[in-house]
Amino acid sequence: MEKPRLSESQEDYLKEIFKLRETNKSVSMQDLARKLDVRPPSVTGMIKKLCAMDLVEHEPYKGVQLTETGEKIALEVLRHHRLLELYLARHLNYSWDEIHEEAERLEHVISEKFEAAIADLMDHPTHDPHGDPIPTADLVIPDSPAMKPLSTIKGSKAIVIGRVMTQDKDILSLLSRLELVPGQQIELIKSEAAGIRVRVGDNQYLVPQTIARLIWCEDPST
Amino acid sequence: MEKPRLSESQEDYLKEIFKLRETNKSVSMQDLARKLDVRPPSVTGMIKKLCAMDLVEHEPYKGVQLTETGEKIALEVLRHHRLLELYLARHLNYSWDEIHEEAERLEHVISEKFEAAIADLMDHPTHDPHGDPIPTADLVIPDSPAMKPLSTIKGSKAIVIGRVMTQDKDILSLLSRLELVPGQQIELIKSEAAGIRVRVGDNQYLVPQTIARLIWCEDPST
DNA sequence: GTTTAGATTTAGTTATGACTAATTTCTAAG
DNA sequence: CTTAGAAATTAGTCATAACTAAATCTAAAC
Repeated sequence: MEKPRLSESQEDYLKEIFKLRETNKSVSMQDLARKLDVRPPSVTGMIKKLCAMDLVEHEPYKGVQLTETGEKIALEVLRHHRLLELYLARHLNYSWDEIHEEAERLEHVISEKFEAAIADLMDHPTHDPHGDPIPTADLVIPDSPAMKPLSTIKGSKAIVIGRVMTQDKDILSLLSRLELVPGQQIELIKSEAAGIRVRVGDNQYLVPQTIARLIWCEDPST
Repeated sequence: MEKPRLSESQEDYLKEIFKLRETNKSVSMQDLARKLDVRPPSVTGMIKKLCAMDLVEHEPYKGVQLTETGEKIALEVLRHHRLLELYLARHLNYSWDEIHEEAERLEHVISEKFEAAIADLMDHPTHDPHGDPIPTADLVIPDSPAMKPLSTIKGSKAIVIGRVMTQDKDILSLLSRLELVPGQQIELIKSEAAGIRVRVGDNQYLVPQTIARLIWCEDPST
């Protein structure tokens, strides 16, 4: 089973299937169409091709899933993406909300040499600036601490933000100004109907429910 | 006249026309086909499109040349390429013969932000590792010292290599092992039929004519 | 069990940017 | 002048990856 050369589109399909699989039990054509911003018939067509290449399996009307080879490729793209995000932030002074877009384009064109060079330079990091795990060079996803959404945490006082589940520039820009970023320790003050009141350093904010769902914190119950 | 969005192919055509223009008085369809590694009819087709976009002008059977807008774009791509080459060499430990290929792919996808970031980081360099001038941020080609090919230099003793006119990996790898790189001071010992005998540090080599033509040195007669 | 709304697929189109084969046009040599 | 050979163009094809419109399937509601 040798490694076929894929188009950027094809890599994006594989990556997206992988990411959706982490959340959903099954990945529908529609899910993919939405995420990839194309129409359903385009998805049908591309999935057919990826099937023929043995990169995905497709039970019609039930869902799509990656083969072993397909997953390997998805993980490689994901590794590129997340290493790049961290690299852009650390070494080229990109702000939190700018890294995703740039990495999205670069991930498809950097060589293995480039990947290895930035990984070395950064001492083989395990997580990117959003707290997402970076697959290792041999394509294993490193463990992350147990986490749950800020919106579901009760009563605990001091907790640490582990991951922020969005790539929306406006939200990221806002959160970074409020210092609600991975690694940050925060204190949970009170759950209200509108959201959750937290303390960050000397400041207090009311984090709306919608946003609290995106902020995953290390689970204090473990 | 606003900036249209171009495909990577189109950018490559413009870049290649620009580079050929530096050498040739006129750029033929064939020249382009050779450099871009496509067939002549493909060139005809693409040039027609670029004409329609007002990026090139084409006198049939006489040659192609860039419009002002076309040249701007070519210079931007060239700036990306050369900044990237230097960046890869300086910051990611790429060797001289590896930088071109990687830059060739990256040049089309990096943003203005990326360009500015690496330019800043490197203190706005004027020349890349091959000695090629890097267009400035406002797209002007910086001056280089007067140079001529090593193959044409007579009698002078101590001279400095300014530019190496090839992207051939094997030649670059060889030259870098011999320390025949831009900035290097060398001493010209004797012209022989087969080539030119030079001293580099403690070593002496016979540089074959073919290769001596690629090594441009600062002109000692100026 | 039908029905029907939503998901999916099929059929057919478009744009890009290559290609080959065949033809036309230019130029320079005789 | 004429004409051979090189350069360029035209005409028509292919692959990729999107699209719309229309048909079809599935599963849940009744």
